Amino acid sequence: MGIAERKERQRAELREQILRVARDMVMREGFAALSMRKLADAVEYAPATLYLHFENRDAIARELCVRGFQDLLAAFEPAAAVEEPVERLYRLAEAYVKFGLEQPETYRLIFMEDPKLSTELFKDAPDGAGPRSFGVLVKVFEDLKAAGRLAEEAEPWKLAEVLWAGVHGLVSLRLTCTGFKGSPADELARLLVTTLVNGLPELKPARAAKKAR
Amino acid sequence: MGIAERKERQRAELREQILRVARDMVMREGFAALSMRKLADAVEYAPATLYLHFENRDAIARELCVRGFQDLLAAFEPAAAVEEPVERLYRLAEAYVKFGLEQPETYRLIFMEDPKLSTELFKDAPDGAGPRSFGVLVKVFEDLKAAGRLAEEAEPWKLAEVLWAGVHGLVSLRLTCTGFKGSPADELARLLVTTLVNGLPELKPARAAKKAR
DNA sequence: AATGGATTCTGAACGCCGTTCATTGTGAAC
DNA sequence: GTTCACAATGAACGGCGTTCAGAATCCATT
Repeated sequence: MGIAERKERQRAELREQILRVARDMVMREGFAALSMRKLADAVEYAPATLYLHFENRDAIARELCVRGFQDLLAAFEPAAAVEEPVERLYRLAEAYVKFGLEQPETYRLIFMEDPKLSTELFKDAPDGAGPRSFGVLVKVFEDLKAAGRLAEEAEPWKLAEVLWAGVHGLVSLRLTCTGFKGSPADELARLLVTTLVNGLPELKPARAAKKAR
Repeated sequence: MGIAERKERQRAELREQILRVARDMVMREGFAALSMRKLADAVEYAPATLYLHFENRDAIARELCVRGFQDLLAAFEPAAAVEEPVERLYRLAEAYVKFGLEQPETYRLIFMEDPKLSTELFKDAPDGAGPRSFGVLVKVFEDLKAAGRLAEEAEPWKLAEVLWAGVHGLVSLRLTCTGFKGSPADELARLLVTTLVNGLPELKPARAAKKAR
């Protein structure tokens, strides 16, 4: 029964092609410029055909969100593999900022558009891409704590939240307040990590870690 | 020649009414839900009439941006008046987060929508609302430095950028990633300031400042 | 090979949107 | 009373997301 399989394959292929073209459009002109009509034109189908593969425009955006997030996760991998926790922090922050600045429209789509587009990244499922990547950040601080380099009261989860907010702030401000001419983002990211790390109450070789950069 | 004045007054009044209604719409349903037609309906004029007072929809948004920013600036005032720099930092961060969470749609409009809407807040003019409010943050670190509580190498401007990115990150992540259930934002804001402050290399009574909260 | 039925696709339409412009109405100035 | 400036409008243009009845295509059955 190879026919049914072929049909299924073709169906999946078209779906994939739609997503590819949509991704290109978003990355080139932003999510707002993604229109079902232009998208249909680009894949050479009638607009109505798109609705056989996606519930609506938001469904396409959600899919792009998920994939964009996977890209972010992939960009994290080398940094996440670093052994030394402090160095890992610097590398993670650097990777995050780099991703955001190099793929601004993807970043906007994931973290700055309608909440509806990114909810499923963080909703419930503890094994979703969102929680997993956030877990990478939490783990850094847990490792620090396990190594006895953090105070007893230190809460890895909260510290991870603060770090995430910091790098997200750096990226998103740069994407929106383009008129504001600030220092280079990667430089600020290092400063953020430095102050954060040196500020952790019981981090013993704080000064050394900073000087290492 | 009171007639010309009356006409001018009425003209300004209508303009103001349009902005009032537009502001309500944005605050209630977000910027995306602000349509020229609904706005015209609400003020009981034809859509075309709006264009006698504003170049286009973006012009209205820009005006709302400026006013929203002034509100933010006003929300800063009590905190900015605090003498002690560290305490001032905590208060400023607290005020910023509070504003963002209480007026989410206004905050989105200013800091998370199209860069075109907020450029004029930060463009060129060093006496604009943007640079002035950022200056409040810079001043905190300058005061710290002047009091000899910061290292020679410390750069107030960059530290202010990091702090701003931090609080902006806290607010904007909460507005967009609603699925992610994190710790209370005000708590994280305090943690951010604490780590930032305690991490400043030569801040003498660092531990004391932290315990003061 | 012909027929029937399921699936894929589309054209046309609906109701929105921002924006423009020729036209109308109104009130002040002469 | 007439003229003139200007506020205000209705109607239109092109674009948008989305829906749906019908056309076209393809496969399995006879």
